[in-house]
Amino acid sequence: MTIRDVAQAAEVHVSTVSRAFSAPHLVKRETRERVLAVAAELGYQPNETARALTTGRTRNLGLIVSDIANPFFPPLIKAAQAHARVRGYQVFVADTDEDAAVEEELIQTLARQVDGVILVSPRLANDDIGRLGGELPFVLVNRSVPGLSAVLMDVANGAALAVDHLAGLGHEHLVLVGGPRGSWTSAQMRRAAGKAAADQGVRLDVLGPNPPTEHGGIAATPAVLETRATGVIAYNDLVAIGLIEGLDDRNVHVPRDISVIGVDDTVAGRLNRPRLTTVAMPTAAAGRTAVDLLIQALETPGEPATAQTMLATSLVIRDSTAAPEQPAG
Amino acid sequence: MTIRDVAQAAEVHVSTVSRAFSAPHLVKRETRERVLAVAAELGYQPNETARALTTGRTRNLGLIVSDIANPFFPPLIKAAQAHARVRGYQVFVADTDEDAAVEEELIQTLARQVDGVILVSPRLANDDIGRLGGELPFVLVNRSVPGLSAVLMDVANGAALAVDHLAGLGHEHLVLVGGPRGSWTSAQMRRAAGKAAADQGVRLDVLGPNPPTEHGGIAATPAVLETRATGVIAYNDLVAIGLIEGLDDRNVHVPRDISVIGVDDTVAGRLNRPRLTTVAMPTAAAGRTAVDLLIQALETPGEPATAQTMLATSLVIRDSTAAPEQPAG
DNA sequence: ATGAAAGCGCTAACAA
DNA sequence: TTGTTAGCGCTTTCAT
Repeated sequence: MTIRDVAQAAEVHVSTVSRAFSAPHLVKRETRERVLAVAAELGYQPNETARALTTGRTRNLGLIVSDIANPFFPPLIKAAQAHARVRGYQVFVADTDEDAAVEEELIQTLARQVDGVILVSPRLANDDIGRLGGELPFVLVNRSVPGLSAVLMDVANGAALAVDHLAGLGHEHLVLVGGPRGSWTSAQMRRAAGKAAADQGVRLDVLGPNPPTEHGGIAATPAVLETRATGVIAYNDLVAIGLIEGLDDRNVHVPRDISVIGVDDTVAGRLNRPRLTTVAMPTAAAGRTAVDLLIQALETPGEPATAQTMLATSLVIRDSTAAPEQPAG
Repeated sequence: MTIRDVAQAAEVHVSTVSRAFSAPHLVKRETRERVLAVAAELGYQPNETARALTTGRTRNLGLIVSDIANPFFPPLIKAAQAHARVRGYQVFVADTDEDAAVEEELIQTLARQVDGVILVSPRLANDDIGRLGGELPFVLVNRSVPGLSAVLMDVANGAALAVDHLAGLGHEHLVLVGGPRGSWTSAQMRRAAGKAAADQGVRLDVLGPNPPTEHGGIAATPAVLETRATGVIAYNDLVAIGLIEGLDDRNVHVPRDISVIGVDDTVAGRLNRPRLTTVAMPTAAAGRTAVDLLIQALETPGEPATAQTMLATSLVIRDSTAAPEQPAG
């Protein structure tokens, strides 16, 4: 079923059929209706590949994440896919396994099949991103690079809320368990938590870098205990959960002995016992916004307009935080 | 950078450049090396779209899952992507939101951009799958349709192991909390658990259908309690976790009062407290096998060979199962 | 408002 | 072993 079959059956030229689909206003109403009817009857579907070859546009978007298995990403992916679909685009998801080299390779590979790429929580350095951003339209999520569009989540405020919550509970010595090297989110948290701690007059130690996984949390346990802090802010829910597990193995009880706060508000944190106090991230909104920004960039000819959007976060208080135990005596 | 630029720079005809890339053995070694060197120098990358248009093959595979956020899928997706990539294919993932209609629509949409589709745990009826399977190569995972290739996980044996484990612990009355309508896995579990229970001489009640989510488990709690069974086999880990939560809310303790077994061996089950006893599914292997089957079908001309592969499962015993409490007496 | 014709970048017979 | 040629299915000037 090609455009030619339809043209023949509808007794018009192929270009008229083409227009009926891609520039309907250029064809007389009755002609268009006849063409569309014939096409439907024949079960004709435009060949996207041929279309892409002539137009140079695939109507596909790439979405690169560091780890699909990290529960932070699925809601973002789902939202992006659903949103893009109604706007006539397909989203292709790829996983870098937390590896900056794989990330670059995937961008190069995807570049040939998509019109633009959404890079979520990249591990690549700013310079590399900037260089690649010159080759095709990019939208970043959780990363700010001059000249590129980005959707940011206000994790700085989230970290400040976490510090305030802990300080309000009476904790005087906190520790921040940072995330992976190259993480913008981790850097933001560190800066904001530092300032909030100073404002509150509490001490804040900083640990890291750590892998953003449960195992990273388990591995960080001894270092956390060494600080003798009574309140912990972890890079994300997974790290927080691993930490709670590591503490539990050493008979340190959360929240009785130590309070722990995660970031992301994933299912994992809800399932965990104790239920995790965490900074909720607007992941679905971020996915939709990134798609909007990218499509807008693609469909607006002129300048590659760069836009930064900051999305609000909030603190979800559950069972992993409590007032510090009164020192015996 | 097109094939023509390379041809000109290397002083050969475009077809020679084309061959140097897609049929290297057809071009003399030194010519090929010169062409490749020139291409590398110029930064030439073959245009996949143009290639797809002439060959009729995209080297893209579609992977359709019902819910990316269900932790059962990510390991399968990751394995499939990684495996396909080394074999020269890209995998595009789409999410149906547990909706059979969306599933069909996605298959139709993807059909135009991929060479074949892997359908994981489909919700569509066998007839519909069979019909769509006529239009492009399919590989099913967790579903058996005559005439189509499939990767199956031996959940029947898994369910039997679960029944045996519970019966061995001394439970005499079990209940199976089934999954969604249209789930092959659920049907297999029901059949196998029924047989195993009969063999063991224990009673087995069956509940369902239920959504395959934590909420489905919570909602099933009253019905489970009504059966007065002391051992539960849930459709998957999420349902098991929801059920444990629902029981906890009613002050029914797991495993003291009721034992619960999940299926899938997801992170969620490991994180849950009590840690979940569960049937481990070979998800990564299933992803790789499905990719292999599909690529084999694509690259073997002749008949659409249909192959069924059955992958083994095992029981992981953790903390959500125990001997039933002795009736006070 | 429609038709004619060129061409997107590449592959694949067929020739030489 | 390499060159020639004819498209793949569609869009898009340019005419009419």
